[in-house]
Amino acid sequence: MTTPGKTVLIVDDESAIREMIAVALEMAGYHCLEASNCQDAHASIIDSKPDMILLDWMLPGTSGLEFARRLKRDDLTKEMPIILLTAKGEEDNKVQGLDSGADDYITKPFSPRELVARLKAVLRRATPLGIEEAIEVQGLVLDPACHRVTASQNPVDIGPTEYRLLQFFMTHQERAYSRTQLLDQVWGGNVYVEERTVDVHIRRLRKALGSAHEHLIQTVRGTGYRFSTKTS
Amino acid sequence: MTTPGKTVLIVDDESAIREMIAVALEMAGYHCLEASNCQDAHASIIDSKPDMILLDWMLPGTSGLEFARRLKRDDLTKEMPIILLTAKGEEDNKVQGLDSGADDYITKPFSPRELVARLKAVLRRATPLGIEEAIEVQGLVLDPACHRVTASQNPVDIGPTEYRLLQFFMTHQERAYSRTQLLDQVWGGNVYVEERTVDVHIRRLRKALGSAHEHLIQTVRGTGYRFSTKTS
DNA sequence: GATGTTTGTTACAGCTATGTGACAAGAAGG
DNA sequence: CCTTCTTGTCACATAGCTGTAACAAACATC
Repeated sequence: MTTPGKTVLIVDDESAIREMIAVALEMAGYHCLEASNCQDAHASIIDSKPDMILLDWMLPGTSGLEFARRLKRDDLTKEMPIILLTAKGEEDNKVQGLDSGADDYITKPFSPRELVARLKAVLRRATPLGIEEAIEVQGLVLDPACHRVTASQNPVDIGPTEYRLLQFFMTHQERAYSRTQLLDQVWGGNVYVEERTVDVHIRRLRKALGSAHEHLIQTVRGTGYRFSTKTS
Repeated sequence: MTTPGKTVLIVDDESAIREMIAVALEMAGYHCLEASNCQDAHASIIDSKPDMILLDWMLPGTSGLEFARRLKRDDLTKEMPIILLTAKGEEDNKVQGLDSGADDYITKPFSPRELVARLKAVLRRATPLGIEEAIEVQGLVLDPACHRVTASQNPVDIGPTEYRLLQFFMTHQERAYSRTQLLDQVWGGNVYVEERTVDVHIRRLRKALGSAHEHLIQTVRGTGYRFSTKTS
């Protein structure tokens, strides 16, 4: 596994929870910082510039929600991905949480697998590859900055999932991926979706790319799919 | 789907639950064993060496949690993946459950889809992938990562069986193998196929490799075939 | 060279993996 | 509330792979 040692700041008042999360993340190859309140958390953020923040909803003093809002308002910390931890899966929380600018939220209790999966997904979204660098392959251009795809100058109209799928393929060319791997990488690992769903999205993507470019996405029979300029 | 018939041991005191899970898993292509208590479970583990264990949290006698801990302490069963089933999603349970070394846990009630998905995820993680290094012989390259074969730069188009056959040969060069041995190694031992089928696939592989490389696969009359750079 | 045995080659029927269109449920946005 | 877009799933169509048989060619033995 190529897990770059990303740093994650865990903010929770219960040390037992912090510990549990830290252990899970460290097993997955992340480096962890801990804070029990917003003051410490803020100091830690300024000081160590973590790659992302895990923030408990309920905190003594300033609530996690309020803290998240504040971080998203500050230019210095605006870009920092935040995952909110909520105690119960109440709809209100969800709405407010996303409103506050958090990138994702997880309902306690959660499994370490789920945590790591969503954390990966958020980190991936936050750092596509080069931050604003367009990728071009044989007249097919994917521009993350504009969130737009063009095939031989013509705009390609695709949904979010197809976009992420194409982005993954263009940043991972030449190699074959199984449906399961694609579900992990593009959908985010913690979703339970039929494998054949991948086929459908591949189909939609190919169709959108048109006959001039659809051959870039190749079927590897019995295995999965591959993005490649080399024709077989 | 080519689900390799993995064996799953289901440990739960309620036979109705066991049954339900077994049905779900068997529909997904898994083979199931059942046990209603830890004693039976342990016997079954020693006896049948299942690929993974689904363990109920609450069990009469030894609790599932305690049992999981014991299994993770024993070298013999240490590597066996365990998924804990918990009746209620209480935080305490989760913390303890993960402490016990379980690889994941699922909170009842759960959907069969979720069960199968998480089971797959755990099994995938437990099964390390094979070698991912490209092999090259006289301009013939087999790249497992890309799942692709090239002969003098040109992509070679072959089916899954020919691919596996070539992979076997390139990792076992210079030695002659009988048709039976090849069936065991490439087809997978427990299939009944005519020996002459090997000949047909050899033929297909040679044809796909083209005249420049087909001589690498040599016929050993009265014995079988051999992959060798030395001309006989 | 005749004969029996082993291997090469081809065609084909059945099957499995993948392609494809349609649909219902949900999310987004008026 | 309605409209529009997206998404996951299904059912069916299709294409490609697989195993087998049948025959041809090569080889061995005498």
